[in-house]
Amino acid sequence: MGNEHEPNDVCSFRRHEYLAREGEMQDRIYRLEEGWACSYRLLSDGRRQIVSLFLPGDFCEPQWVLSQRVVHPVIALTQLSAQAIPVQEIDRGRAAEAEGLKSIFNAMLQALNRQAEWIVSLGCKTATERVCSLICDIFTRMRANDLVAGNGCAMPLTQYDLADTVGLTPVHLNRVLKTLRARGLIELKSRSLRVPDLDALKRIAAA
Amino acid sequence: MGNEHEPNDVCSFRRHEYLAREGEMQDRIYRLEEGWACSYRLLSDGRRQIVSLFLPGDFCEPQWVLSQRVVHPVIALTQLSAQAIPVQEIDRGRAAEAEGLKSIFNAMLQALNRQAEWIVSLGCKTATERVCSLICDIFTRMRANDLVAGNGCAMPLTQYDLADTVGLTPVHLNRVLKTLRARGLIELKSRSLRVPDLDALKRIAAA
DNA sequence: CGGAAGCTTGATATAAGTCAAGATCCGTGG
DNA sequence: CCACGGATCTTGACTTATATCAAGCTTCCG
Repeated sequence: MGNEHEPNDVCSFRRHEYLAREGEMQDRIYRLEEGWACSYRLLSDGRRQIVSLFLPGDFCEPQWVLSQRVVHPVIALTQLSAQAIPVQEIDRGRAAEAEGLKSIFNAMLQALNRQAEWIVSLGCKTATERVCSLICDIFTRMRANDLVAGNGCAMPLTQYDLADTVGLTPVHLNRVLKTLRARGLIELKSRSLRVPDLDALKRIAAA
Repeated sequence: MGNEHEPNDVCSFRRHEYLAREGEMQDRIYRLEEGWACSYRLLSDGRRQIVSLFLPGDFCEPQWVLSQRVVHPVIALTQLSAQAIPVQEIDRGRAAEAEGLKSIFNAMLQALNRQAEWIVSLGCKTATERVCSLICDIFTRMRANDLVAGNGCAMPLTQYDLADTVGLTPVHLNRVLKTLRARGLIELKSRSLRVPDLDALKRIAAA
């Protein structure tokens, strides 16, 4: 379990540990410091779809400020440390906190727009386009969070995780990665990603 | 164009008319009275994905209260009439309006959750499951908005619209509908939908 | 050092897409 | 009121992208 519940506590979670379970009431949101997390949905026959990814620096899940009910479970995809921020602390109208509320609404909007784009990918893009879209999204977000050095960044997701995000089987995802590597578009090994030419990748991701 | 811009005006739009264009600033949100609308994304080669549907009674788009920038274009799918609500009117802290703000945040949360579920459908469900999921979603929302009589409601979307929502080709969508009709699970003709057994449909939609 | 988790590859199956044509519905102008 | 034409729906034959099944390989942690 994550640590004790104290204001603005730093919690840590082991890989695959729950940050939040479906149906729970969550009276605090997390700000990830190190490590990645995701929310997902499991169908009764075991199919899994990852609904959103949380990278270091991201809020998880901003909408808990509006409703504390957890709709999709959240787990750590890696060893993880996160700051826990009680929602009442945010809700107050104090100036400093108003700033905080603004950034959380902003995170909500971004999540909404990212989800919409993701619907577009899943709804009408090919396997290769989807994979490129996802990599572009991750790379861009990592850069925005100041986590890109040179043209590389961490990428701790397994191919199973990636497959469950882009809606492909692990086998097919692997083949797509293989061709992208062969084309020199990405380097991806030992939990790290390098993108020599982001624009080229964006072009393949389909406008 | 929709009507003049006056507070809480009722606007009307013809089918395929824009309610909002990509990149615009939108200083008012709509509350649909009659008719349906959608937001969508067009890829450069013409592929279209519908990102969300707006039914009578729905707010379109609640997030404009937080950011007025239109990310996805919105068009009328039918002849449409809607109440326009200026966003400043909502933002004020007055008691009556605070109630309004709450219902708009609520609409935002629902949109977020619906989108997440839609990612699940597109990411890991079969064609039949997706179609059933969509029909259940529409029927349930129509019922919540008090627009179901008996077990039927309006359903003015063309099969092209439906196909662009569920991420299938119109041809394949048509075949799926055919088998659902044959199984007695839906009746769908001349812009109207009848669902004799919603639970059966939900079961097929996959938990 | 052993074993599980993760990755890679080949052979084959299948769901959904594409192409093409015809049928039906419906609004509009004569 | 009817006739025409475009939008919408339906169906058939065929193709293709992705899934499935299966096996071997590699990495890395305990």
